[in-house]
Amino acid sequence: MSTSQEHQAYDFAYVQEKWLPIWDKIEPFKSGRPDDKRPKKYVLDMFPYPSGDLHMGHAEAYALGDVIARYWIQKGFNVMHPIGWDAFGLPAENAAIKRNEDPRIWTYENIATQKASMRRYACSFDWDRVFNTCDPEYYKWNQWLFIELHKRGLAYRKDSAVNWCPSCQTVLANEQVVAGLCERCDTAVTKKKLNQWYFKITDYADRLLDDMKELEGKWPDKVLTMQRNWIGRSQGANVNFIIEGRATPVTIYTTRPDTLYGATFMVVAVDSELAAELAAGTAAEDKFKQYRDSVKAASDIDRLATDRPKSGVFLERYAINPVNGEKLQIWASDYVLADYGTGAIMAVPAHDQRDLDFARAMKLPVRVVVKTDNEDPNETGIATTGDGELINSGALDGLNKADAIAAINKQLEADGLGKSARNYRLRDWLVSRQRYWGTPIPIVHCDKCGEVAVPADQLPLQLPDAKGLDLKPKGQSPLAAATEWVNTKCPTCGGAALRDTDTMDTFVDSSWYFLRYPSSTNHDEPFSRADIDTWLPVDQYVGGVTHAILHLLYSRFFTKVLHDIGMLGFTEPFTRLLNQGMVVMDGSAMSKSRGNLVRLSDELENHGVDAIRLSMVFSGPPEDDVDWSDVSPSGSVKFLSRAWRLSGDVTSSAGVDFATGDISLRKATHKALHDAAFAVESFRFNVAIARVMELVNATRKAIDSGPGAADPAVREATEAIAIMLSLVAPFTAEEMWERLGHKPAIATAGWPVVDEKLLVADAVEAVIQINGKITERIEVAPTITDSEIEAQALAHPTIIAALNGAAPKKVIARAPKLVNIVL
RNA sequence: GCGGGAGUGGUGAAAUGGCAGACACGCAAGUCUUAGGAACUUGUGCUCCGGCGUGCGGGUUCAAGUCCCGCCUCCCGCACCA
Repeated sequence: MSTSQEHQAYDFAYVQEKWLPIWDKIEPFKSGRPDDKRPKKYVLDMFPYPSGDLHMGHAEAYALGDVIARYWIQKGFNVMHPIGWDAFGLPAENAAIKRNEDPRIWTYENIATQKASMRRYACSFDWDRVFNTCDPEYYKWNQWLFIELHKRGLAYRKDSAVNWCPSCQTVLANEQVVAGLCERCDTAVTKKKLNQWYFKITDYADRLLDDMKELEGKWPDKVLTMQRNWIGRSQGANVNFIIEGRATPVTIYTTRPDTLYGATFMVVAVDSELAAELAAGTAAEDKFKQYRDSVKAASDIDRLATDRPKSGVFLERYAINPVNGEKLQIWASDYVLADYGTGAIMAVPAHDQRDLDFARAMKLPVRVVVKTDNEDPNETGIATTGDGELINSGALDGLNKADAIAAINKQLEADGLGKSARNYRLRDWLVSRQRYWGTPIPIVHCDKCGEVAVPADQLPLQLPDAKGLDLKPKGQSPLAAATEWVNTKCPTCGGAALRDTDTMDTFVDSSWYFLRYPSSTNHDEPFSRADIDTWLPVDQYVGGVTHAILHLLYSRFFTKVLHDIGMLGFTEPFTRLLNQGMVVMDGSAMSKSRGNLVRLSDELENHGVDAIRLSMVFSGPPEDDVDWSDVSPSGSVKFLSRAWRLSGDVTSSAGVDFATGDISLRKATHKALHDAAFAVESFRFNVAIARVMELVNATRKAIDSGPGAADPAVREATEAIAIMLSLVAPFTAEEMWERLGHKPAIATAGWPVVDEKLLVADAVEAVIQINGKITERIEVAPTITDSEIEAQALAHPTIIAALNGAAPKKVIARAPKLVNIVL
């Protein structure tokens, strides 16, 4: 029978307001008292950028991170689940320019807004460990780390043609150029020759690549593959070519030294110094300069179009092929990159498509030196890049590709003409930025002493006051105008010197922030070794796949550097990684301009925090995108109130002995606890929730048409439901817990211990197949053996009739599930 | 072009090589109601009622959504890296 209490709608708004202040007092998510004996788990969500309030994407990411953190707490772990803000960067600076105020104001306001929203969203963060990367107390350690890298030659300056965003008026790292466009503002990126700071990430290329073995199966394959491709290790050989009229030979890089006899010309990168030098004083000089200028004028976008016709200029110079003495024309072209390999190549048009395209455009010879199954490239215009027997190649004739490479490398090395070499697609990390809102680079430039690091006791080197500074992008750092700040004394000689006016890429801030949380209040060092040894590495990292290369690669690099310095005892920062999908609307990313923006605050207002969290988690696998138009938050509300109503129906008292309860509901409860735990641990949160829903349905039935509300098994089931729900619907769970006669916080109540004996079903249904087709179903004991189930199947009247006297060729028994009779 | 991932009901999705579609959404019918955007019950892959069904075509297996080979489509990443 139903009472009015049962039918009362579940009031999520009331429940939310009721519990927040109580949780503030209890603080269930404080981690890491030193005497804590529980095993540790470090669960980390990627920290947000404070650009306005939280949005639907945050709601998904933090719901997922919360399920994991709350699960491990229930499982008895000492969980650290911290949060902070990635607070330096361009949006704050642009907002500051627009509003004509200090970027600090916008930044800290947004942080306060987001923090309040996170509290309301019931994120299980440890609020004692919060920091913002724009706090001087944090960026002090950016500077300290920069100096440590500088000491070791891992931070250095060089002149180079860098990526330049004409709109942001700043340089960009390679990783921040997406298809030739600035990742931030989508402006076509140009090249500019500048003297800039770099971190020597290329020194770590091999380790970044090889250590990924450790991460296999723990990080998404996609991310590992992306990083491998990004690093782009290639194995080949450097070969020296004598240049007529030049004292020193030119070294080229090739991955196909076996095709050396097929080289018919040489190409140097048009924007390389070598090209300019070779062209100087020749009849081709004017034509070369003209060509070079036209290439410079073209944007990266034009350059990136691979199907565009090849262009180039013959430099009127010749190289000598070291293996056969042939005289080869030297051309300059933009299809050879100045900053990869040696900026010069031997062209083997028969076996490289780009060289072939160039050869055909410039009417240069094509010579086949590898016999493949494919047709002559001279006729087809398609280079034959596969393996085959070497021809027209002197001593290499008759060898296959691998043997020929080995043989020629050996010979080149013996003759001093070359040697095997490796190259990487990865370039050093350009870290200087010509913008205000970032960490000042802690270097003083002294005419006498050169680059001098700011002494540690003078850190943090604080940003000058933004007041009076023009932050508008103008190609030079706004800090340069802060003359009082710029003019300083050399820490070494005491003479007049100038501060470096660039700031650091904000990816520096995020490359080590996860090391700071355990020591967030440490004023003496970026982090203490004791804290690190207690908490690190991160057990579970949760965040978007957008950071697959940039942030994750840089963090891995920093971790290895800090390991080498002796500050860390491990070399990979994130043991496991979960990439959540995006929240989209009607199939496309939400945006104001598209008009499909769903406001998180509206959704929370309409359906409540728990229902939104539940909808996010239940919609599908966490890696998949959530299309909000496919999601039913009202369905979630319905389910939550169904679960909540159970807690009002239970009539047995807290502490009752479950052992005397209805056995079949007890079995359902223990199976749900077992299966949900397994599902959570394998990131199948949607399946975990399905198991809870099944238990809610079973419990409802037990109350209405089973053993009744007073049965202890009903209480056991309802308590289990509340605890499982606490991972995703903390308010509802806490309310249920109270109605069941318990004290807050349910978050730390503990996952009920699963009784293995209750996981065994009384009877299971087995199928009997004939030739793989289901013919009959029988009830069997779960403990039945293969031979017993086979005997039962063969003795079954339906089967005897179906066989009609025929003798089975073979019988496969898989107790207790199936018997397949093969005729 | 290279690399990676994915194709299952009207929809979101389940399924250690062993009953395809769990759990939901939606929809339909019903119960109770002054009422229903509440609650509960039942039904819901297709079907010519024989069967047929996991993008298409092969293969391995007693058994394939799952493993192998070849295609098609879509999504993502990289893209003149020699």
